[in-house]
Amino acid sequence: MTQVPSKRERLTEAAMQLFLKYGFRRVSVEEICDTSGVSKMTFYKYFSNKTDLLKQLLDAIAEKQVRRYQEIMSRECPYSQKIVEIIHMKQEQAEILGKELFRDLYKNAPPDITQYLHELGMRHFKAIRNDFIGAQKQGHVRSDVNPDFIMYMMNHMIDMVSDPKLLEMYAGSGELINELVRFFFYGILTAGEAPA
Amino acid sequence: MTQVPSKRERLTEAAMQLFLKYGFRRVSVEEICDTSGVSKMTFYKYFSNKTDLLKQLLDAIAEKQVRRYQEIMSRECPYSQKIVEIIHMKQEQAEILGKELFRDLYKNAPPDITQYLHELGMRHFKAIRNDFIGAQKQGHVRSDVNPDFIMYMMNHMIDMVSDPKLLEMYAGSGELINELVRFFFYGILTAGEAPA
DNA sequence: CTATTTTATATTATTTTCGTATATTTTTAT
DNA sequence: ATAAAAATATACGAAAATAATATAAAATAG
Repeated sequence: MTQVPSKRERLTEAAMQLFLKYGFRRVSVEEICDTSGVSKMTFYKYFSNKTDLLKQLLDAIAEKQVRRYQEIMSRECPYSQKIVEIIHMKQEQAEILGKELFRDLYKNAPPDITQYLHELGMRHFKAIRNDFIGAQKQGHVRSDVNPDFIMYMMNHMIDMVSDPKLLEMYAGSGELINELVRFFFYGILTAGEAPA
Repeated sequence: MTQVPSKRERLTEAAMQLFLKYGFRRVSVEEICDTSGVSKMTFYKYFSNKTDLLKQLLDAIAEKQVRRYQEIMSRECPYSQKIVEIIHMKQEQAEILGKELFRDLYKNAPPDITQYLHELGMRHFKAIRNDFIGAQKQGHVRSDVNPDFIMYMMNHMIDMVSDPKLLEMYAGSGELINELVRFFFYGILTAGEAPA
């Protein structure tokens, strides 16, 4: 029984560590193998290429995020408070995932990764959309906001994150994301003095 | 009169910044040009290649170090105290120059850079040798220590810094350097209870 | 305006990286 | 212990990235 980390884990760990430090394109497959002490052949047994490995990494991260999101949404507390929690979660994630890596992925990763990030984000945001509709029905959100307008805004937000002109207005993509999310939620929330 | 930084300065600044972040081999000439906003042709006007630029950077750093060394040695205080100052200086430099970059240069830089580091170190250490002989004459250091033995030890110390077997015993090359320097100076110093 | 410098772009040579094939060693199970 | 399976080391050709230079256009200074 192997109590030590598997080859696969060793590879993903080394990759994550290297990606966080240097970004995606600066790290070669051979380097990942060397630092994890696993042969290149074994690498290609588990991953079809470097991009595939990254996708799996992103999957794992996204899954964690979704789980945490659902945990927060299932709490017994006011909707507005949940929203604040979500925003804080996003903030943390932006910090941990590393201002740099995120930016690097949008700039330097192969095009299919960009699309993949897109899809991951979409899935996540669609879950949020459902919760949004629910909250709308319960009167926590303005009833005259069209859910599809929300979707549209969210798609645009994803695009905005990779817009250089917007990005250069902030210290990092994390700050930009926070700004957008904050605008999005607080801008539509029915506060005490909000419109009917 | 150009009050703005010259193209040359822009290049060296960008290079230093990138080298510190990613190491030598991970940074391309084109990248240095892009981040400094200078064309590649201009780069090759000032530097014959990436290695040459690194050499000039190292020169500048080494010069600063020598100046600081001389400043400390010219103070009016006990020799042993000076030595402690020097050690602290080395420590700082190891921190600033970045554990990483130094290691990276020994591992990943082209062979002539390794030799160049060697030579830079030699020049520095020869200056120390003179000061050492002076201190010996003044009775601050054991008089029965052969200065050439010192030189031999110093050369070996330079080699040791790049010895993987030694390196893996420490968290970084900075720690190893400190250990060696500390051993070197304190091991031969005439303390209160030292041998005749 | 002229001369010099800087840039943009293209191009070739070199180096690095990728992904696979093969033979050999190591591990695992029986 | 031995056979089967898995992992490794090595080598290799193809593809991609980078290096370094050449040339013409653009910008800048005197």
